[in-house]
Amino acid sequence: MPKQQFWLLKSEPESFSIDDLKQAKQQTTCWDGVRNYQARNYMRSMNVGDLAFFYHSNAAPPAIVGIVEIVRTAYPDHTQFDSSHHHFDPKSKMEAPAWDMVDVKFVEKFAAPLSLEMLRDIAALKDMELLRRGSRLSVQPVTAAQWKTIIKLANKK
DNA sequence: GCCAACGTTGGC
DNA sequence: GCCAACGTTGGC
Repeated sequence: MPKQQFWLLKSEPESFSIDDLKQAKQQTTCWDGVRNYQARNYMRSMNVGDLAFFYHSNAAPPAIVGIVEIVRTAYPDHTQFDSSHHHFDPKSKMEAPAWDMVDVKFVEKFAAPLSLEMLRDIAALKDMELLRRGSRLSVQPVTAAQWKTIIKLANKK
């Protein structure tokens, strides 16, 4: 059994929210559309059983809204080969897919979202990637300590 | 809607 | 390999 790791996944709720995931078939979805190499590499290092925060970006307010579990490790993102798809990548070849996705399953929606503004006030989270100025990475690692801190905040509310 | 931060592209 | 131009992300 590989050691459990923690992550954070961003999604714009207008395109896919945690409620969409909760209502999805088997409460599971493929996390497609990642088109950034660093984010892709993080996905490739995910293991089944890893947990991730679900973050709503471009939302009011931007916030961590719940938890998902990785239920399938990285495999080719089919949307890269679909010319009608918004995330089509004409340079990616079938025999060497450039982009991967993982499958995630709904675990929990927090009773109250943990807003970005509120998280910025927590000293223990000051080094979090999410809070870095100009941070745009849509798939990020979260340390065990940061994970624990945020879970405590979620349960306190 | 603005704009800072960042990644990518392409000319040289 | 440099770097300006451009496109995108995402908070505000």
